[in-house]
Amino acid sequence: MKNQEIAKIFYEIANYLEMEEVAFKPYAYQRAANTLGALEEDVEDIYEQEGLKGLEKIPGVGKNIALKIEEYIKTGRIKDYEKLKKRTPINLGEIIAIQGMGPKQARILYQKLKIKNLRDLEKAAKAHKIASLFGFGEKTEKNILEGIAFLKKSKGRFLLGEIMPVVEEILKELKKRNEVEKVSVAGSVRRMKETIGDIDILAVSKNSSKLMDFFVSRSEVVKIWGKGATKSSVKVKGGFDIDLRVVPAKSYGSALQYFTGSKEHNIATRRIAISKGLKLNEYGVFRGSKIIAGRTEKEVYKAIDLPLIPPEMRENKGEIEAALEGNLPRLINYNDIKGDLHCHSNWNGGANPIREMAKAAREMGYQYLGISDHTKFLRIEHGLNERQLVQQRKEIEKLNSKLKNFHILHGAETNILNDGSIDIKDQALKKLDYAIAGIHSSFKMKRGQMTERIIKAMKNPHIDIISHPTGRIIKRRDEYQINFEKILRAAKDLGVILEINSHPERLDLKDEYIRRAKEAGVKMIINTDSHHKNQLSLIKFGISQARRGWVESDDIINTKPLNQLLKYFK
DNA sequence: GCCGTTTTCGGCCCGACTGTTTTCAGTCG
Repeated sequence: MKNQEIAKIFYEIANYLEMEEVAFKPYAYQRAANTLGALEEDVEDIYEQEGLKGLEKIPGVGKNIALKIEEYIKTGRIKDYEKLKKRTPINLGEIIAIQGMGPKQARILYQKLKIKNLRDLEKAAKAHKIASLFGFGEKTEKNILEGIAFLKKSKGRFLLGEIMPVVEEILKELKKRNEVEKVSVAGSVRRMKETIGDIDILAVSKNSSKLMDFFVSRSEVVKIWGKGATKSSVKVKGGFDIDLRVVPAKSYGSALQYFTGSKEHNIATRRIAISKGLKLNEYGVFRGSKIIAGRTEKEVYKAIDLPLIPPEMRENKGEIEAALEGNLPRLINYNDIKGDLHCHSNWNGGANPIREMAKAAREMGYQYLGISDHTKFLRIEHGLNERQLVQQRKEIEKLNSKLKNFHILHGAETNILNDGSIDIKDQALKKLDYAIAGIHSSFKMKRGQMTERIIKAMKNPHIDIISHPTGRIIKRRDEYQINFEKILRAAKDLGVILEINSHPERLDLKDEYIRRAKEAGVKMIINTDSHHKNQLSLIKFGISQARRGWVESDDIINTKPLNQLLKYFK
């Protein structure tokens, strides 16, 4: 599917155009990129079936952009985009990835200091050449250096959410092939880590050379790092590497265990094997030279007297000890969620009417859906005021009167203002089925002040849930400064639920905090923060994060049926 | 460059915040 590739180019075109101060076109390209990125159908299919006319039916795509999509499908490139890059030969995406840097500043830096990329930028900032530029200053220079340091931390890693569609696609293709007997993803993808370095795939095959031929000749492959009978390695268009390993069936389980990792977990399991006079490696569990296990992972763990440990827990952070003591948690399952309570409709920033969101939720097998649109402080998202909330309630009641075995709940994602108050009056909050509160402004408060701000919001007698409690955006924005222990105590005392936001860029709470929340006896909820009905499926990333935080079904309130769920709300 | 319609061209989201100015440009959400 080329949708994402084209969307990415359109975003970049928008940035270059913005840099050249072209009016309105950047907005048009951004809009086209947005819809393309969220499109269910493959643009290539649309083009094949209906040609340019079909492409023009996509919202935000007109004659010109349709032509560019056609050009990319036919030639794999877009000439206008290349012209833009040639005119200002800088790595714009890299520079504006720094928080606070935009296309306009990037252009000035190029014109005045010939800065083309992060390396140039870092050098110039360190030599204090930036602070003296007109429009720049000391703080900007400091921000640049901090931003670069932050980017370096997450460099070369990709979001699980960007990687997963690629993994699912390639697994599907491989499973279809006759020469493939078994195939699975391994590595950090299988452990569902929030960011991923590269993709490891493991297969059993009767004809590995045929399989490897296919693997390296797929259309997404841009570079072949290596190709052999048991291992091939390629780089694909998304910019990440995929390794495919072929192992014998008798070693499939041990290879899967070995390549899933983590390295720390493997060191611990091998140590246990040694203590039992055994040897564990990717080929199996051995007593002397005799193989005693290897075909399945379960068999491998059993051979060293351990139960099968879920991949999401394999970090050597206590799971081995828990397994030895028979205390492994029974992790929440991927089909335990009964409804999503953080969803936006087209009453504000969302894409779909409530009716369509509910339909999509129902098709997922949910029993309920909560609509929680932004409230008035967030003008940019057309946040709702008290009066609009009343109107929205009427619509929801009307829809509910027609629904059987499904219920739409009326909530709101209110804003925690700087002083900890809520941007919606208590009178209006009281009428909602539940109320979420979240921070959407002034992220850079001091630790103590920020903690108090959130705790004050939790004390509001109508607030039930705190959304994305730490505010981080993975690879882009650090979490805000809070005393998490204090927040946990307040949540426990006040009966406030903390959200595990499933959006791949947020995954907030993160795994470590989830575990601490569970230990503190704080209840959580897994939501998607969907702004489009397609995003409801992102719930799997929230669940995997919860599993990485050792969470059981009982810790999560939206695993409960409706009547029990409601008991958690004030 | 797209859209919608007043069907041929005007409008396109806009306020808060920051850091830099000395009244505002750029960025963010």
